[in-house]
Amino acid sequence: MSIRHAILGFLSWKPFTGYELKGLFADALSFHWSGNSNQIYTSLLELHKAGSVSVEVQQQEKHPARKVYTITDAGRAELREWLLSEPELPVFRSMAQAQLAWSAGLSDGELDGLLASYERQLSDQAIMCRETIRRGSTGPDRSPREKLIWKSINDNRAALYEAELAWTRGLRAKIRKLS
Amino acid sequence: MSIRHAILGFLSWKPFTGYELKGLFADALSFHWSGNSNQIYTSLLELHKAGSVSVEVQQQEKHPARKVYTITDAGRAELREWLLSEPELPVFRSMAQAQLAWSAGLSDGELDGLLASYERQLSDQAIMCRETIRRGSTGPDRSPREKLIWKSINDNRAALYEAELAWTRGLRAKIRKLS
DNA sequence: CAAAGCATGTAAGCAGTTACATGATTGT
DNA sequence: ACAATCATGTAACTGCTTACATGCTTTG
Repeated sequence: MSIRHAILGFLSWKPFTGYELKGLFADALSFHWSGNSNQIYTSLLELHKAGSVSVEVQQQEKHPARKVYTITDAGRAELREWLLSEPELPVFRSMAQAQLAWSAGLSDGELDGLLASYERQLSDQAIMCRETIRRGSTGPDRSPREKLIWKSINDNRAALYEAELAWTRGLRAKIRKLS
Repeated sequence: MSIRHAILGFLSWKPFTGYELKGLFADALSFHWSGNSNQIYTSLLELHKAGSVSVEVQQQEKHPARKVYTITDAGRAELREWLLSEPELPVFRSMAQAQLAWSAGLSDGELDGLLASYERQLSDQAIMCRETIRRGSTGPDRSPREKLIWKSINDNRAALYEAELAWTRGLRAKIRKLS
């Protein structure tokens, strides 16, 4: 329900190969499916079988053949239908919070270590996000509206990590005050 | 990797039946696996087979037999190991944002409708969260530390929905200004 | 000479959701 | 009469991850 639509989304810009899509997914930090190329290839095969994309094989001398995928009218219709469908609530899932929830059996030191570890990871991630945004060029940028939307999505992502980081720091301080 | 640990977490408080666990999951808004009883039952069977929980069947006259599950020492060890394991980064997944990302093909009206729909859902959810928190008693409350942690987790959840809501409203306004 | 990049896939498995299946009791 | 509560499970499917499998070229 999701990586397939995202692939159709990228292909709505222009034709791509599976390898190129892999790079797009990795760069577009708005999407978490980084680096998992396998599903892209299998999804492309499925999309092709379903008639949502067409494929052109380009033989190359020095490299394996490239398979360039192009979205079809059926694929465009599918994409449009998804775009207009009722959006779902976002999912915020944090294993660290689940760990915290049942941390009653941990000592103060162990708990603080857990929080410290979570804090560090969030901090790293937030910095990485901001850095990627600063370097610019995440997104298509074909119209002012599209540019605004992609910038907002990236900012939102960074802001979420920062909010989680601030929350973690606050909680850590409060717990330290308790003991 | 997760619902099993959460079940062990609840069972570390006291023994429960599958049905009671189902209620705990639904109430504890910190967890998103609401209402999905099936996996609880299958997970309990697995945990039992693995020796992490023991089970006592209580026959009843007017109702089906209750299977009361109790955590074993092995289960406690498993729980503790998970609690001390390196926390993962939180996952923020928003299908609505993916829809937005490729909304270039939508008209201004269609896009605004999408945002309005997302905004309403977030608003409902945020209100529900706050209301549940206000009614109190989400969490175990056996020590000041535990109480603080559960309150913080619930607040954090509500705050995330509110942040997403504010983001959506802001984006909607900016887009309106563009056109 | 090793690492990174180019380029494609298959197979197995896990977590989680949805649908299917049953059936009595209690409250409105 | 109808819905909700109590109480348990099985089977199929989807989405995603991990491991496996290949092999050539360019850059440091």
